[in-house]
Amino acid sequence: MGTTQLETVPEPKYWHLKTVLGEALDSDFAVGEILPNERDLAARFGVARATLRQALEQLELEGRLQRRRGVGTTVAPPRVGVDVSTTQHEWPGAAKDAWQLIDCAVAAAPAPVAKLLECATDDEVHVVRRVRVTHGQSVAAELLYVPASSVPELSAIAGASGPVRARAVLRELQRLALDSQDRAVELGSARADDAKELDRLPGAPVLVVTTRYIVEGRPAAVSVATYRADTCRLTFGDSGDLEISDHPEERRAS
Amino acid sequence: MGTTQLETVPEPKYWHLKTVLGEALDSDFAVGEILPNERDLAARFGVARATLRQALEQLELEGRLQRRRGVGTTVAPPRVGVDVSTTQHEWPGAAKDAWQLIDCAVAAAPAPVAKLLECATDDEVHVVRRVRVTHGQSVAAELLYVPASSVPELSAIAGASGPVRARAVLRELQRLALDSQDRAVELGSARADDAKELDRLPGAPVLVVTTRYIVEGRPAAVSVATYRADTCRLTFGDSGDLEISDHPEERRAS
DNA sequence: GAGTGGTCTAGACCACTTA
DNA sequence: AAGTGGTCTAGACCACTCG
Repeated sequence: MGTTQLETVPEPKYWHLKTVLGEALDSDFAVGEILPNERDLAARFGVARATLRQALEQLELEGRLQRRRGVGTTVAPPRVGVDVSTTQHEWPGAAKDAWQLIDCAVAAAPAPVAKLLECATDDEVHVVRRVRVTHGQSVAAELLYVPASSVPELSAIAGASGPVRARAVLRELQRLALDSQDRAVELGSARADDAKELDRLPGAPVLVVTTRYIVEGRPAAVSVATYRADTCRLTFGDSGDLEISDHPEERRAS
Repeated sequence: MGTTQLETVPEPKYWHLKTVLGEALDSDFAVGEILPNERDLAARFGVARATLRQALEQLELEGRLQRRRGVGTTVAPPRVGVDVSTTQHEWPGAAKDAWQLIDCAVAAAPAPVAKLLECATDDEVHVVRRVRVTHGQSVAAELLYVPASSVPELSAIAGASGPVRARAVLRELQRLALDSQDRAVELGSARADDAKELDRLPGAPVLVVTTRYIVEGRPAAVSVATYRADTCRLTFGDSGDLEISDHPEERRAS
């Protein structure tokens, strides 16, 4: 009695639906094309709307579909490759990175961030907000936490606000000698504010990239960047030629 | 008429529920503890079971809960950090990596893989299946695609099967001089076979790590590894000290 | 105002685990 | 056999976009 009684069980409807729809997307639809609405699709497949939606959710999670309230469901373009490699040790804001400064606030470090910074929960940190734009769309929202102690010279211009202040913080950071960084990627769901920046609903799936910048053996800053999981593929260019143009838009099942 | 009419709209019930439950997890529950069942919880919060489930799904996505059919819902341990850094250019199977060989087959390259390998769709490739085990649990399932042309010497032992054959393929690979690799991470959903290896249901969210191994300027192998997104945090140790013990198990809202 | 996707309900039955 | 989470239904109403 092998444990592999493969497929004795009936496949769930939504799973089968997802497969069928996925194949239809490959063969019968072009990128950007609008699908029939959910009520019609459900009727056509003879299932309840909730079941149909379960299949659509999966396909959206996989980056095959894009749904917008009040508009409709469209065939998504292939995921865009976003380079997140640490091109040599580099501070944020250096060189030509595609980040756009939003603003800067001062607050107590949130518990998980404080732990990464190896400082107390109520230590003051500068919080710089940035948004990453690629191919005309916002792909990531970032919060960069910089302990006040990392940029001691900054207090002089404490009066400035918004992007001006954010710029000042980054400028101070770049004066420090960066030892190294460590980094982690995990799945998360967008907080309300991030969701707004990314033009998604709260709870949308995101890839959270946490980066710790080390100076003189101690963490000097922590960045928490949330990338849209539906539209992004994070690339780590260990080799020279990354961002290969594998654009499978003309994928055809034939 | 600013576009930022923040929070005029009522928060969705499931979102509010998720927040409340999340706080309760922080303050009133220990890791591994069993929650009340879904019907009770729904009744207690005065919502339909489907709504309660929407909140639980989010929390499970964020790695805070673990649900098992027939058993119940438990508080999940903090995500385990899994090192996926390319510790210098290294072939799979080299040194002490935590992968476990399952088997090996020969098949035509699937379309997306063929594209990455820059070969034809019907070229024959060896497909090595491996599973990565950490802390006693399976965290990742991998398919390693090796074109027959990359390991020409292998045909001699074509007779072997299963793990033996898999081992032979890896051994041949390690004889090649690895130039570099490029890598991408994206969100996906587990295929049925991967799901079985990972002890999850099909469609479970996974982090897909695609690695391309370059030899003499051309791709010699492609690895597609799917990591459980609920339990894993992928770490890239650019610095010496990775896998920092930031075990936030005693996270308390206080 | 018409049409879309997003939320929510109150049920039902199924597959699985455990005792 | 009892209890759990997983699937599915057939409705309803809401928030949003657009002509």
